[in-house]
Amino acid sequence: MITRRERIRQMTLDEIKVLSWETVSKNGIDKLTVNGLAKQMGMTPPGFYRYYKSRDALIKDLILDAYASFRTALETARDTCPSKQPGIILCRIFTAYRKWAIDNPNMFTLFAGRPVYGFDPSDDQVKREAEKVYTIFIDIYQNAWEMDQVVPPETTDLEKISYLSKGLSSAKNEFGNIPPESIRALINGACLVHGMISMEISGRLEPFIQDKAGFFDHQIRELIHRLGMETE
Amino acid sequence: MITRRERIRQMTLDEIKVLSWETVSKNGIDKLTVNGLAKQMGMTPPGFYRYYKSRDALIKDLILDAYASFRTALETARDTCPSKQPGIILCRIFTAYRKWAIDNPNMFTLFAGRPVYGFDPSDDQVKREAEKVYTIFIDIYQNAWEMDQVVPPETTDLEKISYLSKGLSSAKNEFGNIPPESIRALINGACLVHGMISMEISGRLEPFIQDKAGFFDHQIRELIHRLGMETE
DNA sequence: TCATATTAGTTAATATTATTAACTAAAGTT
DNA sequence: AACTTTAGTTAATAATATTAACTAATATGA
Repeated sequence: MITRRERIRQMTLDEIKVLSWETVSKNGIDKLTVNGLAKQMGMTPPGFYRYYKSRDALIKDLILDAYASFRTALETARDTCPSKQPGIILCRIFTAYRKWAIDNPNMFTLFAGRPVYGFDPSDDQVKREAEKVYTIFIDIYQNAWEMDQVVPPETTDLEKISYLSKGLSSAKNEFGNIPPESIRALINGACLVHGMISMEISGRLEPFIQDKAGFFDHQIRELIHRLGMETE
Repeated sequence: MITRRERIRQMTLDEIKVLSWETVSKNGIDKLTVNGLAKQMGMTPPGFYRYYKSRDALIKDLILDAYASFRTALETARDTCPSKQPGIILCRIFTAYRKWAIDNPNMFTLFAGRPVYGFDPSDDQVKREAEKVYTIFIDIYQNAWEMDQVVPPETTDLEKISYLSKGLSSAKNEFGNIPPESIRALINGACLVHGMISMEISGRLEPFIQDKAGFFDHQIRELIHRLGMETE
């Protein structure tokens, strides 16, 4: 049974989250202070510690929230896709990926960039969130592969891709039975997408690319073709 | 003429740089404090302000140094390359790129990741440093192109790459007369390389890639082939 | 309903940050 | 020898996170 106190407590916790998210979104993580937050809430700074052990604990929570929000955006793009073609679904997901990052650059860099001091990216909860995101992409490819909707990649000399973690390089690995060359291409694609978005957010595409959305769209289509899928 | 005072002052400035670099390399930018630095130098905190207007001014200087050190590493790789083949040179440069970043992850994220608070990436000095780095890659490709050492890229429908900044999309642009499709491929490659290194540094390749150097090497060779060059 | 326990907040205090102002003493200049 | 510049000092301010000790309201069990 949920008591009145618990309800109010939850509202306060929510308020902290909402205000923190606003501050970080608008002004970046460095502007998120316990003092400022408490003032916004009409309370004295030590009151905050009834709700979080420390500022770092709040930041960790925020990062997990951001991760979840990001993942939900990808899942929604996937689940609302009118087509069932894997290439088209992937294209939509990548577009949602970029949109979320561009709409929430400060939140994106929070979990995808240089780790915030006091935040441990090897934390189990964080790892689990990251895994859920990978899974989205891998599942699509894996399904497509098993339903023969992918043009198999050129099988490179297996010697060359011995850099994959053990378990991934075997014929029947934890990602089903897609070949190592596919895994390689998927990871390569993940790096490309991450790189494009990081470069855009940090302003390094500015001098060269006029229409970033158009650029991104072209690159992911090329990528998806390279992965052996159609985009229309 | 250089006076004794100027000499000593320069030594102090150097000491600040060396100690700061050490601290940032070892513990990250957040651990670089004026107080800590002054203590290491056996001086009281306000003494620092005889040498830098503020902590942020020091950080900006550090970032410019890091940029320059990074660029020098790339230039050295280029200039000491025994071969004159552009693909082989590029391969060496990319390898030096990764090596510098992996050896100096904290410095790398300082100028290549989420901007440090109080640091303005649109600053002219910073832009100039960034440009010098771009130039290294563009020059190699441009030279190779003009000496017919590149397999010309498939000329994609020009409509598709109208996202390039004006001036870059014209046939004879500021990068010589390399076609827009080449510029597209170069930027795409820059994003891929940046993405791979960011992912490695932030530990996100860990679950999948056992031998990161091997992975990187394979990917940049594929990239260079896609750019129309040979790697051996 | 009353006594007790829990909880959400307070005020007061500490230690650390960056930074400014005012001063001192040494070094360099005329 | 007198004056100026410079490198440092001490003292002070404002902001940070956080802890300890206290208070007052809320919830619970007898």
